[in-house]
Amino acid sequence: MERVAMKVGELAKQTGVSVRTLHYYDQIGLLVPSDRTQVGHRLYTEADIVRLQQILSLRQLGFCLEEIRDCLKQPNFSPQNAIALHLARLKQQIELSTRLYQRLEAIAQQLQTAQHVCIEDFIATIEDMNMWEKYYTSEQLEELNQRRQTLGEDKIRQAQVDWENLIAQVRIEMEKGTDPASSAVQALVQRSQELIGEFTGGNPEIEQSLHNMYQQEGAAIASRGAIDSQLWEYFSKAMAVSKH
Amino acid sequence: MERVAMKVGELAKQTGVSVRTLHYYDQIGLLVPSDRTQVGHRLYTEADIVRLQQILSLRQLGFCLEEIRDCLKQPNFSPQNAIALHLARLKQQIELSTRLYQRLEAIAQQLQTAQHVCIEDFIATIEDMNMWEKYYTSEQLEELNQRRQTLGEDKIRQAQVDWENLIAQVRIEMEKGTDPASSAVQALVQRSQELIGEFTGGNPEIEQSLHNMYQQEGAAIASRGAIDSQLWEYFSKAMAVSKH
DNA sequence: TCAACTCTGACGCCGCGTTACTGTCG
DNA sequence: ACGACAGTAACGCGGCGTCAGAGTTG
Repeated sequence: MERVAMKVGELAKQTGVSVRTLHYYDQIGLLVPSDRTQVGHRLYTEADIVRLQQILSLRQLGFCLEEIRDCLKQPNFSPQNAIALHLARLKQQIELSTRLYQRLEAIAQQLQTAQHVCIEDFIATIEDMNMWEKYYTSEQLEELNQRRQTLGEDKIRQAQVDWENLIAQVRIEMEKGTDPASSAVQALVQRSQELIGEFTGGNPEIEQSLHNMYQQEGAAIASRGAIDSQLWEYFSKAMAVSKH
Repeated sequence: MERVAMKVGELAKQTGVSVRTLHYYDQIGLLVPSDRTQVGHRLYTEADIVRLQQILSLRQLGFCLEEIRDCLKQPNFSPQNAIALHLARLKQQIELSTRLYQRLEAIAQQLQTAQHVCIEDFIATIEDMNMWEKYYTSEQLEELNQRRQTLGEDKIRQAQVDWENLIAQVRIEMEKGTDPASSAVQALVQRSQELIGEFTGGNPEIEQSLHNMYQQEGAAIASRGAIDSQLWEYFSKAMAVSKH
Protein backbone atom coordinates (compact mmCIF):
# COMPACT_ATOMS: atom_id res chain seq x y z
CA MET A 1 0.00 0.00 0.00
CA GLU A 2 2.83 2.40 -0.63
CA ARG A 3 1.29 3.66 -3.82
CA VAL A 4 1.77 7.39 -3.82
CA ALA A 5 0.28 8.35 -7.15
CA MET A 6 -1.72 6.93 -10.00
CA LYS A 7 -2.33 7.76 -13.64
CA VAL A 8 -5.61 8.75 -15.21
CA GLY A 9 -6.65 5.31 -16.38
CA GLU A 10 -6.29 3.77 -12.99
CA LEU A 11 -8.08 6.60 -11.23
CA ALA A 12 -10.82 6.39 -13.81
CA LYS A 13 -11.27 2.70 -13.16
CA GLN A 14 -11.31 3.12 -9.40
CA THR A 15 -13.80 5.96 -9.33
CA GLY A 16 -15.92 5.08 -12.31
CA VAL A 17 -15.49 8.39 -14.08
CA SER A 18 -14.16 8.54 -17.62
CA VAL A 19 -10.64 9.54 -18.59
CA ARG A 20 -12.12 12.28 -20.68
CA THR A 21 -13.88 13.69 -17.65
CA LEU A 22 -10.63 13.77 -15.70
CA HIS A 23 -8.95 15.53 -18.60
CA TYR A 24 -11.78 18.01 -18.67
CA TYR A 25 -11.66 18.66 -14.95
CA ASP A 26 -7.96 19.32 -15.32
CA GLN A 27 -8.57 21.64 -18.22
CA ILE A 28 -11.13 23.79 -16.41
CA GLY A 29 -9.00 23.80 -13.27
CA LEU A 30 -11.44 21.81 -11.18
CA LEU A 31 -9.11 18.92 -10.46
CA VAL A 32 -5.51 19.57 -11.44
CA PRO A 33 -3.30 16.58 -10.65
CA SER A 34 -0.57 17.40 -8.17
CA ASP A 35 2.13 15.84 -10.26
CA ARG A 36 3.19 14.94 -13.74
CA THR A 37 5.74 12.45 -14.96
CA GLN A 38 8.70 13.73 -16.91
CA VAL A 39 6.89 13.11 -20.20
CA GLY A 40 3.75 14.81 -18.97
CA HIS A 41 1.53 11.97 -17.83
CA ARG A 42 -0.86 13.05 -15.06
CA LEU A 43 -0.15 11.73 -11.57
CA TYR A 44 -2.93 11.88 -9.01
CA THR A 45 -2.04 11.79 -5.31
CA GLU A 46 -4.27 10.71 -2.45
CA ALA A 47 -5.26 14.30 -1.85
CA ASP A 48 -6.40 14.49 -5.46
CA ILE A 49 -8.51 11.40 -4.98
CA VAL A 50 -10.16 12.91 -1.94
CA ARG A 51 -10.89 16.05 -3.90
CA LEU A 52 -12.36 13.99 -6.72
CA GLN A 53 -14.65 12.24 -4.29
CA GLN A 54 -15.78 15.59 -3.02
CA ILE A 55 -16.41 16.76 -6.54
CA LEU A 56 -18.44 13.66 -7.33
CA SER A 57 -20.48 14.07 -4.18
CA LEU A 58 -21.35 17.64 -4.99
CA ARG A 59 -22.02 16.77 -8.61
CA GLN A 60 -24.43 14.12 -7.44
CA LEU A 61 -26.43 16.84 -5.73
CA GLY A 62 -26.85 18.57 -9.04
CA PHE A 63 -24.41 21.43 -8.60
CA CYS A 64 -22.74 22.63 -11.76
CA LEU A 65 -18.97 22.38 -11.99
CA GLU A 66 -18.42 26.07 -11.43
CA GLU A 67 -20.42 26.00 -8.22
CA ILE A 68 -18.43 23.00 -7.11
CA ARG A 69 -15.19 24.83 -7.77
CA ASP A 70 -16.39 27.79 -5.76
CA CYS A 71 -17.48 25.53 -2.94
CA LEU A 72 -14.12 23.83 -2.73
CA LYS A 73 -12.28 27.15 -2.80
CA GLN A 74 -13.64 28.18 0.61
CA PRO A 75 -12.09 25.72 3.02
CA ASN A 76 -13.89 26.70 6.21
CA PHE A 77 -17.35 27.74 5.17
CA SER A 78 -19.93 25.58 3.63
CA PRO A 79 -22.09 27.43 1.12
CA GLN A 80 -25.44 27.45 2.83
CA ASN A 81 -26.48 30.08 0.34
CA ALA A 82 -25.63 27.80 -2.53
CA ILE A 83 -27.73 25.06 -1.02
CA ALA A 84 -30.69 27.33 -0.47
CA LEU A 85 -30.40 28.64 -4.00
CA HIS A 86 -30.12 25.16 -5.39
CA LEU A 87 -33.11 24.05 -3.38
CA ALA A 88 -35.16 26.87 -4.80
CA ARG A 89 -34.16 26.03 -8.34
CA LEU A 90 -34.93 22.38 -7.84
CA LYS A 91 -38.30 23.19 -6.36
CA GLN A 92 -39.21 25.37 -9.27
CA GLN A 93 -38.08 22.74 -11.72
CA ILE A 94 -40.08 20.05 -9.98
CA GLU A 95 -43.18 22.18 -9.98
CA LEU A 96 -42.76 22.93 -13.64
CA SER A 97 -42.20 19.32 -14.54
CA THR A 98 -45.11 18.21 -12.43
CA ARG A 99 -47.46 20.62 -14.12
CA LEU A 100 -46.19 19.49 -17.49
CA TYR A 101 -46.76 15.91 -16.50
CA GLN A 102 -50.30 16.58 -15.40
CA ARG A 103 -51.03 18.38 -18.63
CA LEU A 104 -49.61 15.64 -20.77
CA GLU A 105 -51.52 13.07 -18.80
CA ALA A 106 -54.75 14.97 -19.29
CA ILE A 107 -54.06 15.30 -22.97
CA ALA A 108 -53.30 11.62 -23.29
CA GLN A 109 -56.56 10.91 -21.53
CA GLN A 110 -58.49 13.17 -23.84
CA LEU A 111 -56.94 11.62 -26.90
CA GLN A 112 -57.82 8.14 -25.75
CA THR A 113 -61.52 8.93 -25.82
CA ALA A 114 -61.31 10.10 -29.40
CA GLN A 115 -60.81 7.59 -32.17
CA HIS A 116 -59.32 9.44 -35.13
CA VAL A 117 -56.67 11.78 -33.86
CA CYS A 118 -54.93 14.01 -36.34
CA ILE A 119 -52.35 16.58 -35.39
CA GLU A 120 -54.84 19.37 -35.72
CA ASP A 121 -56.96 17.80 -32.99
CA PHE A 122 -53.87 17.20 -30.92
CA ILE A 123 -52.70 20.79 -31.15
CA ALA A 124 -56.22 22.02 -30.59
CA THR A 125 -56.33 20.03 -27.37
CA ILE A 126 -53.12 21.60 -26.21
CA GLU A 127 -54.19 25.12 -27.01
CA ASP A 128 -57.46 24.33 -25.39
CA MET A 129 -55.66 23.51 -22.19
CA ASN A 130 -53.58 26.64 -22.46
CA MET A 131 -56.76 28.65 -22.62
CA TRP A 132 -58.27 26.86 -19.66
CA GLU A 133 -55.21 27.41 -17.54
CA LYS A 134 -55.51 31.06 -18.39
CA TYR A 135 -58.98 31.43 -16.95
CA TYR A 136 -59.27 28.79 -14.27
CA THR A 137 -57.19 28.54 -11.14
CA SER A 138 -55.41 25.26 -10.54
CA GLU A 139 -57.88 24.49 -7.76
CA GLN A 140 -60.79 24.96 -10.10
CA LEU A 141 -59.19 22.73 -12.72
CA GLU A 142 -58.61 20.15 -10.05
CA GLU A 143 -62.25 20.33 -9.05
CA LEU A 144 -63.36 19.92 -12.65
CA ASN A 145 -61.05 16.97 -13.04
CA GLN A 146 -62.44 15.39 -9.90
CA ARG A 147 -65.99 15.71 -11.15
CA ARG A 148 -64.97 14.24 -14.48
CA GLN A 149 -63.60 11.19 -12.80
CA THR A 150 -66.58 10.68 -10.55
CA LEU A 151 -69.00 11.14 -13.44
CA GLY A 152 -67.29 8.64 -15.71
CA GLU A 153 -66.63 8.58 -19.43
CA ASP A 154 -70.17 7.77 -20.52
CA LYS A 155 -71.73 10.71 -18.73
CA ILE A 156 -69.15 13.05 -20.16
CA ARG A 157 -69.79 11.85 -23.66
CA GLN A 158 -73.52 12.12 -23.10
CA ALA A 159 -73.08 15.72 -21.96
CA GLN A 160 -71.12 16.52 -25.09
CA VAL A 161 -73.85 15.04 -27.26
CA ASP A 162 -76.45 17.00 -25.32
CA TRP A 163 -74.56 20.19 -25.98
CA GLU A 164 -74.28 19.49 -29.67
CA ASN A 165 -77.97 18.81 -29.91
CA LEU A 166 -78.82 21.95 -28.00
CA ILE A 167 -76.64 24.11 -30.21
CA ALA A 168 -78.10 22.52 -33.32
CA GLN A 169 -81.62 23.30 -32.13
CA VAL A 170 -80.73 26.90 -31.38
CA ARG A 171 -79.24 27.21 -34.83
CA ILE A 172 -82.43 25.91 -36.39
CA GLU A 173 -84.50 28.48 -34.53
CA MET A 174 -82.13 31.23 -35.53
CA GLU A 175 -82.29 30.24 -39.17
CA LYS A 176 -86.06 30.06 -38.98
CA GLY A 177 -85.96 33.63 -37.69
CA THR A 178 -87.69 32.76 -34.41
CA ASP A 179 -87.90 35.56 -31.87
CA PRO A 180 -85.23 35.04 -29.16
CA ALA A 181 -87.87 35.87 -26.60
CA SER A 182 -90.20 33.12 -27.82
CA SER A 183 -91.02 30.31 -25.47
CA ALA A 184 -89.32 27.75 -27.76
CA VAL A 185 -85.96 29.53 -27.57
CA GLN A 186 -86.39 30.33 -23.91
CA ALA A 187 -86.82 26.63 -23.24
CA LEU A 188 -83.49 26.04 -24.93
CA VAL A 189 -81.90 28.74 -22.77
CA GLN A 190 -83.33 27.00 -19.75
CA ARG A 191 -81.83 23.72 -20.93
CA SER A 192 -78.43 25.36 -21.44
CA GLN A 193 -78.51 26.66 -17.87
CA GLU A 194 -79.03 23.12 -16.69
CA LEU A 195 -76.13 21.82 -18.71
CA ILE A 196 -73.88 24.61 -17.51
CA GLY A 197 -74.90 23.86 -13.95
CA GLU A 198 -73.93 20.24 -14.54
CA PHE A 199 -70.54 21.39 -15.73
CA THR A 200 -69.84 23.94 -13.01
CA GLY A 201 -71.23 21.70 -10.31
CA GLY A 202 -72.99 24.73 -8.88
CA ASN A 203 -69.67 26.44 -8.14
CA PRO A 204 -70.24 30.15 -8.86
CA GLU A 205 -66.51 30.85 -9.23
CA ILE A 206 -66.17 28.27 -11.95
CA GLU A 207 -69.21 29.75 -13.64
CA GLN A 208 -67.56 33.15 -13.45
CA SER A 209 -64.38 31.76 -15.00
CA LEU A 210 -66.37 30.17 -17.79
CA HIS A 211 -68.08 33.47 -18.39
CA ASN A 212 -64.76 35.32 -18.50
CA MET A 213 -63.39 32.85 -20.99
CA TYR A 214 -66.27 33.36 -23.37
CA GLN A 215 -66.06 37.13 -22.97
CA GLN A 216 -62.34 37.42 -23.50
CA GLU A 217 -61.69 34.78 -26.09
CA GLY A 218 -64.94 35.04 -27.95
CA ALA A 219 -67.44 32.25 -28.29
CA ALA A 220 -65.94 30.81 -31.45
CA ILE A 221 -62.60 30.05 -29.80
CA ALA A 222 -63.95 29.17 -26.38
CA SER A 223 -66.40 26.69 -27.83
CA ARG A 224 -63.82 25.26 -30.21
CA GLY A 225 -65.74 26.41 -33.24
CA ALA A 226 -69.05 24.96 -32.18
CA ILE A 227 -70.58 28.41 -31.81
CA ASP A 228 -69.92 31.09 -34.39
CA SER A 229 -70.29 34.77 -33.66
CA GLN A 230 -73.69 35.05 -35.30
CA LEU A 231 -75.14 32.23 -33.28
CA TRP A 232 -73.57 33.65 -30.15
CA GLU A 233 -75.17 36.98 -30.70
CA TYR A 234 -78.56 35.37 -31.19
CA PHE A 235 -78.20 33.23 -28.10
CA SER A 236 -76.94 36.16 -26.04
CA LYS A 237 -80.14 38.05 -26.82
CA ALA A 238 -82.19 35.08 -25.69
CA MET A 239 -80.22 34.88 -22.45
CA ALA A 240 -80.65 38.60 -21.83
CA VAL A 241 -84.41 38.20 -22.15
CA SER A 242 -84.28 35.27 -19.77
CA LYS A 243 -82.48 37.27 -17.10
CA HIS A 244 -84.87 40.12 -17.45
CA MET B 1 -57.00 42.16 -43.42
CA GLU B 2 -55.66 41.30 -46.84
CA ARG B 3 -52.20 40.67 -45.50
CA VAL B 4 -50.97 37.52 -47.17
CA ALA B 5 -47.46 37.31 -45.79
CA MET B 6 -45.26 38.85 -43.13
CA LYS B 7 -41.55 39.20 -42.51
CA VAL B 8 -39.61 37.74 -39.61
CA GLY B 9 -39.73 40.78 -37.37
CA GLU B 10 -43.46 41.07 -37.52
CA LEU B 11 -44.02 37.38 -36.95
CA ALA B 12 -41.61 37.49 -34.06
CA LYS B 13 -43.53 40.34 -32.47
CA GLN B 14 -46.88 38.66 -32.91
CA THR B 15 -45.85 35.31 -31.54
CA GLY B 16 -43.31 36.37 -28.98
CA VAL B 17 -40.48 34.23 -30.30
CA SER B 18 -37.16 35.79 -31.24
CA VAL B 19 -36.00 36.46 -34.76
CA ARG B 20 -33.01 34.26 -34.10
CA THR B 21 -35.32 31.39 -33.23
CA LEU B 22 -37.19 31.78 -36.49
CA HIS B 23 -33.91 31.83 -38.37
CA TYR B 24 -32.88 28.72 -36.53
CA TYR B 25 -36.15 26.91 -37.26
CA ASP B 26 -35.66 27.75 -40.90
CA GLN B 27 -32.10 26.52 -40.79
CA ILE B 28 -32.98 23.13 -39.34
CA GLY B 29 -35.96 22.78 -41.63
CA LEU B 30 -38.55 22.95 -38.89
CA LEU B 31 -40.31 26.04 -40.17
CA VAL B 32 -39.26 27.06 -43.66
CA PRO B 33 -41.14 30.15 -44.83
CA SER B 34 -43.25 29.51 -47.89
CA ASP B 35 -41.92 32.53 -49.71
CA ARG B 36 -39.04 34.89 -50.05
CA THR B 37 -38.89 38.38 -51.50
CA GLN B 38 -36.70 38.97 -54.49
CA VAL B 39 -33.82 40.04 -52.29
CA GLY B 40 -34.21 37.04 -50.04
CA HIS B 41 -36.27 38.33 -47.13
CA ARG B 42 -38.39 35.60 -45.50
CA LEU B 43 -42.12 35.78 -46.07
CA TYR B 44 -44.38 33.80 -43.77
CA THR B 45 -47.90 32.93 -44.91
CA GLU B 46 -50.88 32.11 -42.74
CA ALA B 47 -50.12 28.43 -43.04
CA ASP B 48 -46.65 29.09 -41.70
CA ILE B 49 -48.13 30.91 -38.73
CA VAL B 50 -50.38 27.98 -37.99
CA ARG B 51 -47.41 25.67 -38.16
CA LEU B 52 -45.46 27.92 -35.82
CA GLN B 53 -48.29 27.84 -33.31
CA GLN B 54 -48.26 24.07 -33.50
CA ILE B 55 -44.52 24.05 -32.96
CA LEU B 56 -44.82 26.32 -29.95
CA SER B 57 -47.56 24.19 -28.47
CA LEU B 58 -45.53 21.04 -28.77
CA ARG B 59 -42.41 22.79 -27.51
CA GLN B 60 -44.37 23.89 -24.47
CA LEU B 61 -44.97 20.25 -23.68
CA GLY B 62 -41.24 19.69 -23.54
CA PHE B 63 -40.73 17.90 -26.83
CA CYS B 64 -37.39 18.49 -28.51
CA LEU B 65 -37.37 20.09 -31.93
CA GLU B 66 -36.63 16.87 -33.73
CA GLU B 67 -39.59 15.15 -32.14
CA ILE B 68 -41.75 18.09 -33.11
CA ARG B 69 -40.57 17.85 -36.70
CA ASP B 70 -41.38 14.15 -36.75
CA CYS B 71 -44.79 14.79 -35.25
CA LEU B 72 -45.69 17.37 -37.83
CA LYS B 73 -44.52 15.12 -40.66
CA GLN B 74 -47.31 12.62 -40.05
CA PRO B 75 -50.47 14.52 -40.89
CA ASN B 76 -53.10 11.96 -39.86
CA PHE B 77 -51.65 10.22 -36.85
CA SER B 78 -50.92 11.76 -33.55
CA PRO B 79 -47.87 10.29 -31.83
CA GLN B 80 -49.41 8.54 -28.89
CA ASN B 81 -46.15 6.68 -28.54
CA ALA B 82 -44.26 9.91 -28.31
CA ILE B 83 -46.57 11.10 -25.57
CA ALA B 84 -46.24 7.91 -23.61
CA LEU B 85 -42.49 8.00 -23.99
CA HIS B 86 -42.37 11.61 -22.97
CA LEU B 87 -44.56 10.93 -19.98
CA ALA B 88 -42.23 8.20 -18.86
CA ARG B 89 -39.20 10.44 -19.19
CA LEU B 90 -40.90 13.23 -17.32
CA LYS B 91 -41.93 10.91 -14.56
CA GLN B 92 -38.42 9.63 -14.16
CA GLN B 93 -37.04 13.13 -14.12
CA ILE B 94 -39.54 14.25 -11.53
CA GLU B 95 -38.73 11.32 -9.31
CA LEU B 96 -35.03 12.00 -9.62
CA SER B 97 -35.42 15.67 -8.87
CA THR B 98 -37.71 14.97 -5.97
CA ARG B 99 -35.22 12.61 -4.40
CA LEU B 100 -32.48 15.14 -4.91
CA TYR B 101 -34.63 17.76 -3.29
CA GLN B 102 -35.34 15.62 -0.28
CA ARG B 103 -31.67 14.82 0.09
CA LEU B 104 -30.64 18.43 -0.12
CA GLU B 105 -33.32 19.39 2.32
CA ALA B 106 -32.14 16.79 4.77
CA ILE B 107 -28.57 17.94 4.38
CA ALA B 108 -29.53 21.53 4.91
CA GLN B 109 -31.36 20.48 8.02
CA GLN B 110 -28.36 18.58 9.33
CA LEU B 111 -26.07 21.47 8.65
CA GLN B 112 -28.31 23.86 10.51
CA THR B 113 -27.90 21.95 13.74
CA ALA B 114 -24.14 22.18 13.49
CA GLN B 115 -22.41 25.47 14.08
CA HIS B 116 -19.04 25.35 12.34
CA VAL B 117 -19.52 23.75 8.97
CA CYS B 118 -16.45 23.19 6.83
CA ILE B 119 -16.51 21.48 3.50
CA GLU B 120 -15.19 18.29 4.97
CA ASP B 121 -18.26 18.08 7.19
CA PHE B 122 -20.46 18.96 4.30
CA ILE B 123 -19.04 16.27 2.05
CA ALA B 124 -19.06 13.82 4.92
CA THR B 125 -22.76 14.48 5.36
CA ILE B 126 -23.39 13.79 1.72
CA GLU B 127 -21.44 10.58 1.68
CA ASP B 128 -23.17 9.68 4.88
CA MET B 129 -26.50 9.97 3.14
CA ASN B 130 -25.23 7.96 0.22
CA MET B 131 -24.35 5.20 2.62
CA TRP B 132 -27.70 5.35 4.33
CA GLU B 133 -29.57 5.15 1.07
CA LYS B 134 -27.53 2.09 0.31
CA TYR B 135 -28.70 0.19 3.37
CA TYR B 136 -32.12 1.56 4.19
CA THR B 137 -35.18 1.42 2.00
CA SER B 138 -36.91 4.69 1.28
CA GLU B 139 -39.74 3.67 3.61
CA GLN B 140 -37.32 3.09 6.43
CA LEU B 141 -35.67 6.44 5.84
CA GLU B 142 -39.07 8.03 5.82
CA GLU B 143 -39.89 6.38 9.12
CA LEU B 144 -36.63 7.58 10.63
CA ASN B 145 -37.32 11.06 9.41
CA GLN B 146 -40.80 10.98 10.90
CA ARG B 147 -39.45 9.97 14.28
CA ARG B 148 -36.82 12.69 14.10
CA GLN B 149 -39.49 15.30 13.60
CA THR B 150 -41.74 14.06 16.35
CA LEU B 151 -38.82 13.82 18.78
CA GLY B 152 -37.58 17.32 18.11
CA GLU B 153 -34.13 18.84 17.89
CA ASP B 154 -33.33 18.78 21.60
CA LYS B 155 -33.99 15.08 22.02
CA ILE B 156 -31.86 14.31 18.98
CA ARG B 157 -28.97 16.33 20.29
CA GLN B 158 -29.36 14.70 23.67
CA ALA B 159 -29.19 11.28 22.05
CA GLN B 160 -26.01 12.25 20.22
CA VAL B 161 -24.44 13.41 23.48
CA ASP B 162 -25.53 10.18 25.15
CA TRP B 163 -23.84 8.19 22.43
CA GLU B 164 -20.63 10.14 22.73
CA ASN B 165 -20.58 9.64 26.48
CA LEU B 166 -21.28 5.96 26.13
CA ILE B 167 -18.49 5.48 23.61
CA ALA B 168 -16.11 7.44 25.79
CA GLN B 169 -16.90 5.26 28.78
CA VAL B 170 -16.38 2.08 26.76
CA ARG B 171 -13.05 3.42 25.58
CA ILE B 172 -12.00 4.09 29.15
CA GLU B 173 -12.83 0.53 30.17
CA MET B 174 -10.95 -0.81 27.16
CA GLU B 175 -7.89 1.23 27.99
CA LYS B 176 -8.08 0.12 31.60
CA GLY B 177 -8.07 -3.45 30.29
CA THR B 178 -11.42 -4.32 31.88
CA ASP B 179 -12.84 -7.71 30.98
CA PRO B 180 -15.60 -7.29 28.37
CA ALA B 181 -17.68 -9.73 30.36
CA SER B 182 -17.44 -7.62 33.50
CA SER B 183 -20.60 -6.15 34.93
CA ALA B 184 -19.35 -2.60 34.32
CA VAL B 185 -18.95 -3.18 30.59
CA GLN B 186 -22.11 -5.24 30.39
CA ALA B 187 -24.01 -2.32 31.87
CA LEU B 188 -22.69 -0.18 29.03
CA VAL B 189 -23.79 -2.79 26.50
CA GLN B 190 -27.21 -2.70 28.10
CA ARG B 191 -27.26 1.07 27.79
CA SER B 192 -26.27 0.87 24.11
CA GLN B 193 -29.15 -1.49 23.43
CA GLU B 194 -31.49 1.09 24.91
CA LEU B 195 -30.08 3.85 22.74
CA ILE B 196 -30.28 1.66 19.63
CA GLY B 197 -33.84 0.85 20.50
CA GLU B 198 -34.58 4.54 20.74
CA PHE B 199 -33.12 4.98 17.28
CA THR B 200 -34.80 2.05 15.58
CA GLY B 201 -38.08 2.69 17.33
CA GLY B 202 -38.33 -1.03 17.92
CA ASN B 203 -38.53 -1.73 14.19
CA PRO B 204 -36.54 -4.95 13.65
CA GLU B 205 -36.03 -4.27 9.94
CA ILE B 206 -34.37 -0.97 10.68
CA GLU B 207 -32.23 -2.71 13.26
CA GLN B 208 -31.26 -5.24 10.63
CA SER B 209 -30.34 -2.48 8.18
CA LEU B 210 -28.23 -0.79 10.84
CA HIS B 211 -26.51 -4.07 11.49
CA ASN B 212 -25.82 -4.62 7.78
CA MET B 213 -24.36 -1.18 7.49
CA TYR B 214 -21.88 -1.76 10.29
CA GLN B 215 -20.98 -5.17 8.90
CA GLN B 216 -20.46 -4.05 5.33
CA GLU B 217 -18.93 -0.66 5.79
CA GLY B 218 -17.02 -1.31 8.98
CA ALA B 219 -17.62 0.48 12.22
CA ALA B 220 -15.18 3.30 11.57
CA ILE B 221 -17.03 4.47 8.48
CA ALA B 222 -20.54 3.68 9.69
CA SER B 223 -20.00 5.61 12.91
CA ARG B 224 -18.30 8.49 11.11
CA GLY B 225 -15.04 7.87 12.88
CA ALA B 226 -16.48 7.76 16.37
CA ILE B 227 -15.64 4.09 16.74
CA ASP B 228 -12.28 2.78 15.56
CA SER B 229 -11.68 -0.86 14.73
CA GLN B 230 -9.99 -1.63 18.02
CA LEU B 231 -12.86 -0.26 20.05
CA TRP B 232 -15.34 -2.03 17.82
CA GLU B 233 -13.64 -5.36 18.39
CA TYR B 234 -13.67 -4.83 22.13
CA PHE B 235 -17.31 -3.84 22.16
CA SER B 236 -18.27 -6.72 19.87
CA LYS B 237 -16.83 -9.15 22.39
CA ALA B 238 -18.89 -7.55 25.12
CA MET B 239 -22.04 -7.79 23.02
CA ALA B 240 -21.34 -11.45 22.23
CA VAL B 241 -21.11 -12.18 25.95
CA SER B 242 -24.35 -10.32 26.51
CA LYS B 243 -26.24 -12.39 23.91
CA HIS B 244 -24.91 -15.57 25.38
C1' DT C 1 8.05 -5.03 -31.73
C1' DC C 2 3.43 -4.83 -30.22
C1' DA C 3 -0.49 -3.74 -27.39
C1' DA C 4 -2.05 -0.83 -24.10
C1' DC C 5 -1.62 3.10 -22.26
C1' DT C 6 -0.79 8.42 -22.36
C1' DC C 7 -0.91 13.11 -24.36
C1' DT C 8 -3.12 17.30 -26.94
C1' DG C 9 -6.44 19.15 -30.07
C1' DA C 10 -10.64 19.42 -32.25
C1' DC C 11 -15.57 18.62 -33.46
C1' DG C 12 -20.33 17.46 -32.01
C1' DC C 13 -24.47 17.75 -29.18
C1' DC C 14 -29.14 21.19 -28.15
C1' DG C 15 -31.52 25.50 -28.62
C1' DC C 16 -30.83 29.16 -29.30
C1' DG C 17 -28.26 34.34 -27.45
C1' DT C 18 -25.12 37.34 -28.99
C1' DT C 19 -22.10 39.83 -31.75
C1' DA C 20 -20.37 41.38 -36.37
C1' DC C 21 -20.71 42.83 -40.87
C1' DT C 22 -23.42 43.67 -45.03
C1' DG C 23 -27.56 44.75 -47.69
C1' DT C 24 -32.56 46.69 -48.24
C1' DC C 25 -36.65 49.52 -47.38
C1' DG C 26 -39.16 53.86 -46.65
C1' DA D 1 -28.51 59.96 -46.34
C1' DC D 2 -30.30 57.79 -42.21
C1' DG D 3 -32.39 54.50 -39.11
C1' DA D 4 -34.93 50.44 -38.75
C1' DC D 5 -35.29 46.54 -40.75
C1' DA D 6 -33.40 42.19 -43.41
C1' DG D 7 -29.62 38.69 -44.51
C1' DT D 8 -25.62 35.25 -43.46
C1' DA D 9 -21.78 33.57 -40.67
C1' DA D 10 -19.64 32.74 -36.59
C1' DC D 11 -18.71 31.83 -31.61
C1' DG D 12 -20.47 30.59 -27.02
C1' DC D 13 -22.81 27.96 -23.36
C1' DG D 14 -22.25 22.84 -20.17
C1' DG D 15 -20.35 18.58 -19.68
C1' DC D 16 -18.49 15.82 -21.54
C1' DG D 17 -18.34 11.64 -25.91
C1' DT D 18 -15.74 10.61 -29.57
C1' DC D 19 -12.41 10.48 -32.92
C1' DA D 20 -7.49 11.56 -34.74
C1' DG D 21 -2.65 11.42 -34.55
C1' DA D 22 1.55 11.14 -32.00
C1' DG D 23 4.33 9.68 -28.11
C1' DT D 24 5.29 6.33 -23.81
C1' DT D 25 5.38 2.28 -21.17
C1' DG D 26 6.06 -2.64 -20.06
